[in-house]
Formats: sequence, C-alpha cells, structure tokens
Amino acid sequence: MRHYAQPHNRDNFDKGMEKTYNPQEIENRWYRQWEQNDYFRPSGRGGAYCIMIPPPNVTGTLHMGHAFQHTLMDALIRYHRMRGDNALWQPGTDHAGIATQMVVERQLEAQGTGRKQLGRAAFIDKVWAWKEQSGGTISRQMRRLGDSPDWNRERFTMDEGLSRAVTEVFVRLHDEGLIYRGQRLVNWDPVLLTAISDLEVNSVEEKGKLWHIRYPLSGTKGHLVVATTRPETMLGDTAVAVHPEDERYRKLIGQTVELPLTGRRIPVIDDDYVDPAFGSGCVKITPGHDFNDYAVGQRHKLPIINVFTPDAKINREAPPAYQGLDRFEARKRVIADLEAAGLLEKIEEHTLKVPRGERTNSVIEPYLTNQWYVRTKPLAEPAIRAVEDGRIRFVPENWSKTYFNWMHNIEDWCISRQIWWGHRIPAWYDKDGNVYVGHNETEVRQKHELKPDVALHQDEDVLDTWFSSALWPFSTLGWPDKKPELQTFYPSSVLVTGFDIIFFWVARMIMFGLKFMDDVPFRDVYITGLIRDEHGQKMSKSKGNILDPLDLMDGIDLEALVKKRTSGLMQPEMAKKIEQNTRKAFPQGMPGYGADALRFTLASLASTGRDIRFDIQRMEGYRNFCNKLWNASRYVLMNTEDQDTGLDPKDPLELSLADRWIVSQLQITERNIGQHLNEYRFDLAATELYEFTWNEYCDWYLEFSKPLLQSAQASAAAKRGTRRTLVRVLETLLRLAHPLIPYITEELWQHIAPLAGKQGATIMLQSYPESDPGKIDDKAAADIGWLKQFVTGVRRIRAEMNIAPAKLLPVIVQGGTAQESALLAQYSEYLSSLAKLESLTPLAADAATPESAIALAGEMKILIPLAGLIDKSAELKRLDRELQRFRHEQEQIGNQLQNKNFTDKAPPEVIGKKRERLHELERALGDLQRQAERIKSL
RNA sequence: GGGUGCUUAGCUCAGUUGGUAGAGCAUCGCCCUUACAAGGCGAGGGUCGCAGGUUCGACCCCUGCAGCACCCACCA
Repeated sequence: MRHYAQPHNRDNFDKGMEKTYNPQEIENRWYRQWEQNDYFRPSGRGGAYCIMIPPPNVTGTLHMGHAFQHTLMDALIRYHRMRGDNALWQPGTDHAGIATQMVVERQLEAQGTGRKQLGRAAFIDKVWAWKEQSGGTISRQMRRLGDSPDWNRERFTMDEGLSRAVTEVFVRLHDEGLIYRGQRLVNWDPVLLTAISDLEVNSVEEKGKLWHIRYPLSGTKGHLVVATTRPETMLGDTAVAVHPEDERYRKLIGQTVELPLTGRRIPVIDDDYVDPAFGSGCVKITPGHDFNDYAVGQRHKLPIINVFTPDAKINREAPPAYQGLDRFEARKRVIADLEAAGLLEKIEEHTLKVPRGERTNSVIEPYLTNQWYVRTKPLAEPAIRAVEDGRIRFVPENWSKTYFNWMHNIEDWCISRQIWWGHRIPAWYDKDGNVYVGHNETEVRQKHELKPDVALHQDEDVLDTWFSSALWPFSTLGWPDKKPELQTFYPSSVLVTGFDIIFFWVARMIMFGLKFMDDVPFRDVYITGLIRDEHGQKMSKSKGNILDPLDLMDGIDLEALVKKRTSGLMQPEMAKKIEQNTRKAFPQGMPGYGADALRFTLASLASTGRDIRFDIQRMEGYRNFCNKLWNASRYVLMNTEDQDTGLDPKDPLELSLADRWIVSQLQITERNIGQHLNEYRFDLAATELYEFTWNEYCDWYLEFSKPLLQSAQASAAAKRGTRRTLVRVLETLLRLAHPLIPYITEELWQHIAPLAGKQGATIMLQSYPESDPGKIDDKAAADIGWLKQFVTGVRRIRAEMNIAPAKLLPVIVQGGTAQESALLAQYSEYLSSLAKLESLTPLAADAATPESAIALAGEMKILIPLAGLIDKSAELKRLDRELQRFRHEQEQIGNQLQNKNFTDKAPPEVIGKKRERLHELERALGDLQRQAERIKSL
C-alpha cells in the first residue's frame, strides 16, 4: 500500500522513478512548486538567521562568481531553515549608477541619439524602461540555480523605501558635520565627466617617457632642469621645487624661473617632498593637476591654475596656441615647441603607474571641483573596534588584516557623481550659492525660513552607488521605520562576498551600520575566492574564457558557444584565437549537467582563502555523483516499494550487522557535515557526503543488503530491518544533502519519505539530521572492517590472477582469532556473495593445504587453491610486491623502536601503536613468506 | 616600497593539538554481474618548491631563499 505524503500533482509520479537521471526536467518542475508554496518565507519561529544578498546589478546577468556565492548562501539558508531557524535570505538588486547609465547611453548612441539630446528627465525614463525590460534576468537565473530567497521581500536600491533611507542618512550625517561639501582635487573621469572615488581608480603600469625640460632662470643665464612624465601640465605650473638641503639649488630658492611657452614667471621653492636623488632634483609644481603638487601648493600658498576642460582639452587659461587641444595632442605640441626652443634636454624611457577609470579605462585626471564628501575617520574608528573585539569575524581570519590596513589609512569618501542615474543629492542652492540640506525642498524652506520667492534649485549630482549599498543591511528591512523585521533580522548572521569589495562595500556597511543601528550589520564575513578558468586565468569576455553557469546547467552546442564567445568583442581580432581555444576545449559543446551538479561542484571547490580553478571535468564527476544517488534510490525503491519497511511498531524487527554499521557511519557523517557547515567548510561537507554516499552506502551497504534480502534463511524480521534501514538511511542522507543539491534530493525524497514514515510536502521544510552518538557502534564498524578486508583480499587475487569476475571461487580459510572465525561462520553468506565464492572451507591451523594464492584478513589466512586457476609466477610476483611493501614498513618501525631517544621521549601510546603494528607486520610477513616458499618449491 | 596568499600524484585540490601522505579526474588491466558503463572490481603513480633550524620524530612549527598570484602606496 502506498501512502505518499500530500503528493504534488505530477505526471508519471505513480509510475516509479525514471530509469535515467534527467536533471533539467526535475529542476524546472520543483522550483515552481517551492516558490508557489511560499517555502522560502521565514517561518517566524526559531532563532533568526539572516543573509543579505550582495545585490547584483539590476540589469546584470548571472556569472560564475554569483553562482558560487549564491550556492554557498543558499546552502546556508537551507541548512538553517531545516534546523528550525527563522531563516531569511533577503534578495534584491542594485541600481549600479555608472554601469547602468553607460549601458543605456550606448544603446542611445546606437539609435543615433544621446543622453544630452534627451535631457535628464527623458533619459532617466529610458533607464527605468531598460531596468523594467532586463531587470528580471538576474532573478530568473537565480531561480534556475535553485536559490531560495524570500522573493516577497525583493528590494531595489532605488525603491521608494530605500531612497528614503538614503536621504535620511545623508541629512543626518550632514547635520552632524560628517558630510560636507568641499573644493579639492578629485579623480576625474574625462570620458564619463564625473568624479569617482579612489577605489574606482586602478593604477596600471605602463611604458612612458620621462622628459627633461629646461626652465631658464630669470634675469640671468642658465636654467634648471625638471623631469616630468606629463609635459602638457607644465602649462599650469606655478612653481619649481627643490629639496631644502640640496646644496646644488640652495641659492636659487626664492628666485624665479621663466616658465617656457607661457611667458609666466614662477618661483623656486623648497619642500621636503622633493627627492634630491631622483632626476635632476628639481620638480615642476602643478597644483591643479597633481595630488602631490596640490599639497605642496597648499603648503606654499601657490596659485592653482587649471588648464583643462572637463573632457581634458586645454582650456583658456593656457596660451592660445594650445587651447582646444586634447591632452595627448597638447603633449605632442608642447614637446615639439620645447624642442624647437632648445629647451628639451633629454627623453628617457620610463615605466610609470597610470591611473585609469574602472569603468571607462580612460586616464583619470586630478581635477579641481566641488564635491560632497563623507568624513570617514570618526566612522572608521568604531568600525575598526568591531572587528578587533570580535563582534565581526572575518572568515578566513586573515582578511581582517586587509580590512584594518585600509581602515587605518582611510581617506574621506567622495560621494557625489556627475551622472543622472542614482539618488539625487538632497541639497538645494539659492542664487547666491548658499547650500541647504534637507529631506525635501519644503522642509528646507521651513528649516531655514526661506520665503517662497527665494528660488532654490536642487543639486544636479547623484550619490555614489555604494552609498545606498552601504545601507542595504537595514534599508531592506524598512529603516528608518522601526519595523518588526528590522528588530528580528538585524544584525544579519553572515555576509558572503568577494574580497574585491571589502573596501567598496563591507567596510562601509560596517561604518554605517554601527552609526545608524548602533550594532554591527553582520556577525561573520565569509570571503570567497575568485572563480578562474581551468588554467588559473581570470574569466573575461576579452579572453573568451567565460563559462556561463546557465550553459553548464542546461548545455550549449559548440556553434552557439563559439558565437557567444566571439560576438561583441572589444578587440574583434581576438575572435579567431578564442574560437580555436573554444573548439579545442569543448569539441562537443557542453552537455548540461544540471543545477545540482554545478552547486555540488562549486561547494566542493570552496576551500577557504583560495581562488578556484573551475574544472569542468570535476563537474562531470559530480554530475555522476548525482546519478549515483539517483540509481541507489532506484535500487532502494525496487526493494522496498510495496513491501514492509517496518512502519508498524508491532512487527518484530531485527537489525543486521550491516544495518547497525551503516547507521553508525551515518551518525559520524551527520556530525562531521554539521561541523563543516558551521565552519563554512563547504568543501569538506561535500567530500563527506560524497564519500558516505558512494564509498559506504552504495559500495558496501547496498551490496550487503542484497544477499540478506535474497536469502532463503533470513527471517522476515531481519529483512524488515534491512528494508527499514535502506529506506531510513537514504531518507536521512537526502535531507543531509539537500542544502547542497536541493533538486534531486527533493525529487528522490518524494519517493522515499513515505516508505520511511515521513510526512510532509517538501524536503525543504524537514528537520536537518542530527547525529545520535548512542547509535555509533564501534563493534559493528570493526566487524564490517574485517569482512571488507576479507572480500577485498579475494578480489585482489582474482583481479591480479586475471580470473573472470563471474567465476565462482573455492576458498579455504585457516587460522584467525576466535572473533574472526565467528564472523566467518555468521557471515559466510555475505562473503560468498560479495567475493563470489563457490565454497568456503575452514581448515585447522595445522592441516595440510593445497598450493594456493594467499590473502590475509586480520590474522586469518585466505587460500585460493591454484589448481587450474592461478598462474604460479603471477602469484609469486604479487606476493613479492606485497612482501616488499611490508618489509619496508617493518624496517622503518623497527629502526624507530630501536632508537632509544624515541622510546624514551615519545608518548607511550604512540610507542604502543608502533609495537602493535610491528607484530602485525611480522605475523603477516611470516605467513606470506612461508606461502611464497611453498609455491616456489613446487 | 609595504602587505597577503599559494607551491603536495599527470591535472584540480584535501591534509584537522607535529607520529613520515589522501580524494576526484586522468592512466593501465579485467568485466555490459538483474540500482547505476554517467557503472563495477583491481593496479600503478608523490625525495609534500629549495636550504637550514627546533624535535625522538616535520607536509604541518621557526628562519632564509626562489617562483607564481593578488592587494595597498603620491616618487616627478
């Protein structure tokens, strides 16, 4: 009789299991069920467990990094949900200001229009439209992976609520003096026409030149030589600096030089900043276009001359000959003119660090503008303490060093951006340039008693995307309102993210969380490695080595893959190479291994503190693992469905040795997996699962179950016990594995659970298995260990003597302890079945035996008569190899035990173990040696 | 210039108070044995980057070196 627990309505459910594992079919089916039944919603019971998703770009697509992090987050959430925690995985997306704006601008360009032509309001409408159109992609892909966030709570950083939080934070920080507006040099992207933060600038080592230029001394003959990598900025020089102690130039300090090409006269100043040993020891000072020079300029009260327009062309401050020239054109012209004037002393090859914008890759200019800043020092101090005193823990721990290093040297954060897509800065100006900050214009007018006739206009700039991201841990929970979920889920339990955004995001969340919630935003920060390709290269479009998680799950044919990798390249000339590599690496395309295989692979590769080389071979292995689990379930089902699995407590039940052993192993596995998951060792958890499933349950337990279930002698109670164990261990195993491989475990659980007497509509909401130490049975483990040794011994002889696997063998046994003999007698049926024996004949220790091949199980000798079966010289070779191995170990241990230092100083239990092992070896050596001599003498 | 990590079987990686090494994949041999050929049963393969030190004993702890990767930093 079947008693499925509230079966979901499915075709072919009652037809038993499909013969082959087909991940795509299962996976599509189950996700819908889960989501429709709202299984992802926090239960409202139990302790709070919360993970805030690092919000992906709303218009983005899922890449391997997401797949990796999401797998870990989802595994944690599913694990805690099953453990009975009130588990919330908060989903959502980020508006990604610059990135998204750039995408839409590019689209407009392709349509022959542009941002400027449309105007601000119309452009923003376009961006929203693009968000509506493409914004669902990433969440669809998350669903494909099996992610289980509470979709009801999905948030977007530009939602009304989150925007309110942004304004609130800005106003409060401003009122406290922690946000200010200031004019200073910023990192300016002349392509995007906006300021960016230090973090968005990457310095890249590039080959350049060092130009040595003569600056004639005023009113006398002679000149100073300055060296520069950026000659065009000389148009904005306002001094030349030398080191105060530099004897060569001491007398020139306070005098002036004639700045070439400009007709200006500039002073020679002294400053410690100058390194007398570098170049000529004289430095041109351009406060308007260099961060160091700016500082020197401040110290010496030098004027600042800005010679660039926002798009880095020469402006009207420079001599007319250069006006309007692009900076690189201007460089050529300046050099040519200096050369013509005989002022170019020499040109050297020079490698230098060029600052480039993260998004545009254009050379970033230090540029003097008005921007908004967050004063970070006061916020950083408590944020440092929170990690120092352990309220926040980095996993692996060493990342806290990186964090400290940055936090101790933190600079004020430039938060204003001259773009349109983002949170508009809540500041208003009157016609005199006075600034008023408030939640809105009405409030500003009230607060500052501004009459209606005072015209105000809002700041044109928007905030850095990371400003709203920094609020994510509480803005998503309804802050500044005091919602119950804010109370419940803040602080979250763990943040899972990459090291690349520790500064951008993690540090800022900690600062803002402590500031506004008076508590840390999360307890643990689990830092993942980067996913690289199988050669250790970063995955990138331009290298053509990107693996798309969707392709790995659902498959792609070769032509489609080649097309995908070679279209839309920035450097089309790479296409040929990429095509070649792709055809070589995936001659058959990709078969589509399913979400579970991808997740299991990512989990097993998730060693802490290490980048991951994604190896598709390994993924295939883990798909095979899923297949193994599938087939094991089929076996269990075939042997238990429509049969008595011991559900009625009145029926007598008897557990065999193998039953007790596998249950014992299961307890150990449960304990280890729980530990590993608690320690974020997903790799070890996956390995544990793999080994138990394949090497214990499938390879041995299922094989042990076969002779018992088929035995004519075994009692109904014993068979019932084995069926019950088959089903119960599998059912538990499915729950254990569910956080890593949710789909296949759900599918199988639906079949298996009723047979194990489990009720429930989904495995997702079942309890997570917990180890019961009372069921750990060392005796059973030892006995099974001996039986395995016996079986393996026979198999080894069989394999090495080239005896057909199907050929039944007669076996003689001799010697052995009383315990071994008892096991032999009791479990001869197992042994015969697993080792394929024809007969099993015990002989007295001193009885004469025929010429045989020998194997040892503990102290028992297993003899397989040679007659007709066995090749004498092959057996001798085999024995010899075995003897050598034993002798080698014997010698090692012997030496050790003869070393007085060792026997005096090593702990007694170590010495005892060695002695024991030595005796074992000596006995085994004796047995094997005698056997070898017998065979030789024939 | 400062900092971090890595170096273990052909490849990708584990290795938990130091007791002289493991897995998967790949390789080789035999098997389509009624859960599974996406499989079964066996086998081979490592001076744990190099050099010292501590220790009875080092893949593990200490020092130095080399190679690789990454992060931070204002040398014109």
